[in-house]
Amino acid sequence: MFSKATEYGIKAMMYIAVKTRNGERVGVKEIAKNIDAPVHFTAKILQELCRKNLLHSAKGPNGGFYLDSADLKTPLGKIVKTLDGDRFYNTCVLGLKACSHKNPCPVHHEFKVIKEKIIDMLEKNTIGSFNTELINKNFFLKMK
Amino acid sequence: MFSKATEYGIKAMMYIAVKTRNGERVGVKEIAKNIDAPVHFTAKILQELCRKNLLHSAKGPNGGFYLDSADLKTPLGKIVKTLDGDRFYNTCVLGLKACSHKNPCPVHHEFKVIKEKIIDMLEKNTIGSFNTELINKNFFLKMK
DNA sequence: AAAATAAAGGATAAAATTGTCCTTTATTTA
DNA sequence: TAAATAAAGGACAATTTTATCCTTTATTTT
Repeated sequence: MFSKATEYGIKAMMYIAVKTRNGERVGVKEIAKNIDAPVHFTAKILQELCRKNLLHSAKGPNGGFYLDSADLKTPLGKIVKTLDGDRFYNTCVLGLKACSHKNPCPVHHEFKVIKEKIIDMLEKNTIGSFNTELINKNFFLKMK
Repeated sequence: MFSKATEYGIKAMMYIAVKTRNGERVGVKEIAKNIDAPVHFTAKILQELCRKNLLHSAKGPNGGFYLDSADLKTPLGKIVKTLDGDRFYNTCVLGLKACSHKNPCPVHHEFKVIKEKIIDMLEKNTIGSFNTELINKNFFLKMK
């Protein structure tokens, strides 16, 4: 459904959210380890998220990645859009370039409803909204 | 959402369904042209669908691909499973190998509902069920 | 100022997906 | 039986995605 980059990006953001909720910072190695993702690939993704301002970072000793209170309100969908572009939002399930309400592919109408639900979910849930459950270990970002 | 192979596979099956509803056969070149897909790639996909018995073919002059009445009842989901494997059906949105009801990733519960709707749609709609609309040109498999 | 730390950035590699080409096999028609 | 037709199948190429490595830059601590 989403690319690996987006999967890692969402998990990383969730992990950072929990770990830096009181001004701390956290490094890539720890993040990657805890979301079960390759370190360097994760680094590149976080870099991208920083450039796009969904995430912040500080260099040097005691540096690392962190989320400010605005960042915590980032809906999942924004991460998806940032890392996967609009391919999820604006492309036809059957890949038709010009598929639309007036010019529908055979599954257009059926999928419209579903897509709206997914988008709704992606916009409603923010990175910060999973913190409590993650802290209580009701939710997991990594499983062995 | 689905691979190109699956997109082409579904479109090809729909096209064949319409074109061979009275015992005719249709060749790859015509199919590929009408679903706007690369010819050889389409050929490979159709070969695969034949091997898995979702589709039938005949060699030689007047040969080509066709669907028998059983084939017409193939739900879209079966094509997805055949070409994309279970990656859509049995994998976690965040890529967690062991994600489950008891061990949920942060978006597991939210996505469960949505996934069920998608699967429902994929199982309910069959290849043959789009014929009338395609014939009436209310639905399109190709758009310039 | 020097050393250490950690992200930024660029180059490269590996793997997977998508796409092309060519030969073989089966079938039909003349 | 020969020629023509069309799928089957395998080899190969291009592209995209995923992953690794190394150097540079910024910051902190000593």
